[in-house]
Amino acid sequence: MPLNIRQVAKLAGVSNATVSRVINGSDLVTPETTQRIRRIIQELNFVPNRSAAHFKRGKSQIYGIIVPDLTNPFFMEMVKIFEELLVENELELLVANTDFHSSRTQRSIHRMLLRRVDGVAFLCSEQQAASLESLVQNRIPVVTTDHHRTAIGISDIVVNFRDGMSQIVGHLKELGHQNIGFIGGSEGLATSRDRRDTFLNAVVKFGMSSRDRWIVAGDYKISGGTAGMEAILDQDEVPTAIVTANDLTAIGALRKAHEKGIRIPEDISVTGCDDLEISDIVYPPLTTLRISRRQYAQMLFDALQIGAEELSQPGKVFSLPMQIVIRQSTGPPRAHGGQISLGNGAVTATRTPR
Amino acid sequence: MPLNIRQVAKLAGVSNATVSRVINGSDLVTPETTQRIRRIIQELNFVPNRSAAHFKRGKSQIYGIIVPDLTNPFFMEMVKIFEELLVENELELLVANTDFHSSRTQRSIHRMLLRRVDGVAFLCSEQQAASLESLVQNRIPVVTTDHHRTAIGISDIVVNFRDGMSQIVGHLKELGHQNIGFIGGSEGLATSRDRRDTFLNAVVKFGMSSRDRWIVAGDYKISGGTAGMEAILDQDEVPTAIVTANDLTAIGALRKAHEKGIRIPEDISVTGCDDLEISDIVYPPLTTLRISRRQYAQMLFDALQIGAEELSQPGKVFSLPMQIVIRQSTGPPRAHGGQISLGNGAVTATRTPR
DNA sequence: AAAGAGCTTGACAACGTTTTCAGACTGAGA
DNA sequence: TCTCAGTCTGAAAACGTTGTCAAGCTCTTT
Repeated sequence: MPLNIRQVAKLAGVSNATVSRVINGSDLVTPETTQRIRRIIQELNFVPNRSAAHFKRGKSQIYGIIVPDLTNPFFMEMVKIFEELLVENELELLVANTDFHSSRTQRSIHRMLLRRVDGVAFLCSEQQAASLESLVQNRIPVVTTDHHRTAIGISDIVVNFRDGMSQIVGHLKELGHQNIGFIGGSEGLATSRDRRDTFLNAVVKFGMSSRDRWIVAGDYKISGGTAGMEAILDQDEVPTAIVTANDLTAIGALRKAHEKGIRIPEDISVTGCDDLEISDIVYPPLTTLRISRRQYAQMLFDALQIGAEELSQPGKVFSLPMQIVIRQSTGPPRAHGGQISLGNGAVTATRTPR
Repeated sequence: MPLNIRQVAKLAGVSNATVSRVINGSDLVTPETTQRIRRIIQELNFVPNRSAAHFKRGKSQIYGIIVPDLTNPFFMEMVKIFEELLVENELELLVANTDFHSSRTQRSIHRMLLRRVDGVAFLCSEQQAASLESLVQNRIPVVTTDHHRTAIGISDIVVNFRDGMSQIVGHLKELGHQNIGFIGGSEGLATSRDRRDTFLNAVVKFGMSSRDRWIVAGDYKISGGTAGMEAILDQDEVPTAIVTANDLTAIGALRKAHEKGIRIPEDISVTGCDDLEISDIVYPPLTTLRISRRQYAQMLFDALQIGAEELSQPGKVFSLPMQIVIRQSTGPPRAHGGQISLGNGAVTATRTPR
């Protein structure tokens, strides 16, 4: 039912080619003709069918973003900023959420392929490299995050978690902590294992100590934080500080601590990672690691702006800095050996013999 | 560079029509032929170009959602659930965020038009009816939220805020409160004024009282809550309970209270609206009004599934219930006339003479 | 054996644009 | 006056798919 370019052309007494040129701002058309056609378009309320145009051009002007958890404010903000970046460039955004399910991930990738998007930002750290390659085979640029590997046409943005962990663990060391626990992400994800190992390296590097039973997995959500905190607090001895894989986890840990009557940071210090807006709102405000979302999104966008030649070459790796933000969830440890009284009994916070 | 249906057809020794039929699961094709073509598609890694198909069919199979603030967990969850609904139906989602800017809203609507989406869920309550009509003129169904008006082809989902307010104010009344303040949304938005009036009506209905100076505007964000709380606390007399327009505002209020050393709910009760996930996590957990996001999203989706005939008729209005969730941010008021000591001076909580 | 029904397939014209190529002007230079 | 370059415009062929229509089969049925 909507008008098409040919009808506009007929009314204007020109050919559709001329109308097309006006729409696309070509300078080949006389100013007078341009004016006249513009006016007619206005009068008719004509809106060109951009999908037809992009179909013809073979470029959809649509980008896709695939995230594991839209509910996580971090990814939501990434989506938001990425969208802003695209709108500035007259581009459109298709959003896919996988909820950490690999089948949904596969399907999301396939959907992007079906739509022939012009690029895919893949923010799931799970290794689905095989499916991603199907995108590249179809000449669609891909950028991943924290995959720590690149392939033909696939670039990778890695956050410098090693440096971040140094800042966090260093900060705890300065405060006088010696025994640190860790609540990570889901054990199945490569990033989770990676972050845990990075944490352990930092602990060793600073001459501090941890224990196997203080290292627990989570799920990058609040629930993982509460469960992880509970698991750690159930031990006979508990660490004086707990580092977590992201802010949601830390918030969950805070909540469980509050429930058990444990004071943060007086009894135990807790740190997060991401610096969400709410992390400054929760009680106590979180000490965490900040990643610039704008910089991150810009890197994603830039990495997707590659030409046909580059698409046949190995992707590049970009590194994103992290910056510690010190708030009130960290503080000096209790005097060694002090008792933390819990609702369910007493737990001793001790120094672990080396 | 990617293959097209004709090349597949040639390799299979059939016509492109047959391949098309196989792709679309038509039962007109012999099982053997279907198998053969399927195998070839598999071998070639052929992915049909769905945009071409949708262009041809005149249906994009893409829906658009326009939200005012992607950063707000409420909208974020709505986007998430809406996306799930669409994926189940093999549909795609285009996301637009307006940040409450009317120019960005206009542009978002126009973008949807350019793309010829199959429907638009417009979650901004600002009255942009004029632009929305341009969608309908182009045969694109639209559903709005809380516009309290429908137009040809535009349905509206309204949350039953009146009932919600009754529950909230009634709850406060039961606790013994008499003087209530209100922190709303941005004054420029129709919903904000609407919610404020609904609040005032409930106050009158329950025979309670408020004051002009206890009724302040916010911005539906945390910042508006902190500012609004500050404005109210700056008064000579403060209410014993504060109702807010959404959870983020309430969280901002909580934060400001905490900063000023005011205890919630001992000194002042605070209520929110939305029941965000974090609302159960903040301290103290918020008493708030719950809206079922799933039901909401489903309503949006259903409202968009209308035929050509209905598109020429006035849209329908759907009502969404709200349910009070009582947590720890509300409690009985202080004994009347009790002093609340603030960092910046003393403020009396009194009963307002009727 | 002819006719008809039912099933499977192919040819071809769309869909609304962009883009190439050539044609029609104009004005300047020879 | 003729030619040539330079502007502007139009005709027509794509792009990859779907869907209509007709045609070719194979069975029945008469």
